[in-house]
Amino acid sequence: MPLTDREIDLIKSVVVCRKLRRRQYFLYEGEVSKYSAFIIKGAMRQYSVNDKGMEHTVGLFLETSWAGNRESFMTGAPSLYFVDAWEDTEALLISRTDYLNLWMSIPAIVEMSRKLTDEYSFALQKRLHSFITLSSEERYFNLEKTYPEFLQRFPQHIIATYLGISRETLSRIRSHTLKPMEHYGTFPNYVGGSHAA
Amino acid sequence: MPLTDREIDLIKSVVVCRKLRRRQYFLYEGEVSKYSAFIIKGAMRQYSVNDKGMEHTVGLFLETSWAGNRESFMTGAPSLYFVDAWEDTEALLISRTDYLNLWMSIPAIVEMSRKLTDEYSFALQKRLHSFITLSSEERYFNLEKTYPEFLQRFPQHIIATYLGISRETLSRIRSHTLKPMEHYGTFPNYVGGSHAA
DNA sequence: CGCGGGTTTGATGATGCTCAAGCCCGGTGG
DNA sequence: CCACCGGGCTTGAGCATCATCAAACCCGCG
Repeated sequence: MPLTDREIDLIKSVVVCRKLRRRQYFLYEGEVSKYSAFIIKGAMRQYSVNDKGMEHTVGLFLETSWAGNRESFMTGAPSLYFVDAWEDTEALLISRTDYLNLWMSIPAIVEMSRKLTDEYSFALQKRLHSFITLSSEERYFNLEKTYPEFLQRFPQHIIATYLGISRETLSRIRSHTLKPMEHYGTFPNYVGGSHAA
Repeated sequence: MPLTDREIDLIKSVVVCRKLRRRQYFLYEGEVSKYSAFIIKGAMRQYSVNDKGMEHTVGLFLETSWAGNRESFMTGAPSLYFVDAWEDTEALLISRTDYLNLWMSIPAIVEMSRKLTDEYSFALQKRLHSFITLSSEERYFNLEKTYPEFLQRFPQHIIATYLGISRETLSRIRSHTLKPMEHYGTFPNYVGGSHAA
């Protein structure tokens, strides 16, 4: 994107690179998000923990995307979610005030930021729609199509909570749809997964 | 919000008031959203229809909120959703190009628009979270607390698809939680709702 | 009176959760 | 080299929740 040298310098002067170790927290529930993180390398997750200790994954983030809690970062409200590094990661951090300053001085930042927010909300919309209209199995296939990288980089039990299902159910969904190839021919009576025409 | 007279005139010059009759479509699936609608009076809904003809409500809108499909409006992509009036409604319409012009000429619009987008995405986030973490019943109570007006203005079968459950299930959820008052005194052993504590 | 939209109720089956084992595999320490 | 451990994945049995189908009900209206 088009930035002048001086703008780039300005950005460099307020951004700081930070390394996070696997499992290291970036933001705690109840804490106010002081920084937003642009991931250079690694994988992060955003999740809530309920009274029974169950984790529910709200967001998964890989390199070249922003992790953190936008709502807390923008409004200053305490975060409802934890954010931590799933893999060892490197990220560029920027504070809210520095962010607002960039906003003032670099027009392209305003535009970029608007686009990001829009795309973020469109993605949310799609994910919400998948919850309203799709079955667990369909949601899984949908994820497989939309973000195949997630399935590579995060373990199944995290993917399960991202899909809003139990790990056992996810395991069964995967095995059902693999079986047809695996024991091809072993069961004479087996006719495949599609009973209901 | 602070606007000069000339800014107000400018806005008035591009906005048009339109009446929609109950059940009248504002936007069809597959169509590009040319206008965004600010509801003055009435109620609108945004929903998808699947291959089996089932409707799934993505959004409900009352007076002083914006209805339409933001994604289609902003990106020019064909809408995945229908938008129609549930009650007779009056709305202020603005076209995308006029909207962008206002954007250019009125700084306060940029700011307002940013806030709206942010709040919209925070609301989406919350609703998504409710789908990941809450049971149907909890989602219903949550809606009752968050948008009680919806329960007044929209019929149950629409609320049901908004919550992602069947109308029958919603009906049962409601009756279960009303019973305690209804047959108050009919069962000698019944001692009221507050056993615990 | 009959009709239509909306809601309720019951019966039944599918789906998915929970609990409890067991498995697989890489890592660590005896 | 093997025994053991922990994290993650799988499998099975039993149960709760929910969708579906079908019927009835309710009520405002022509």
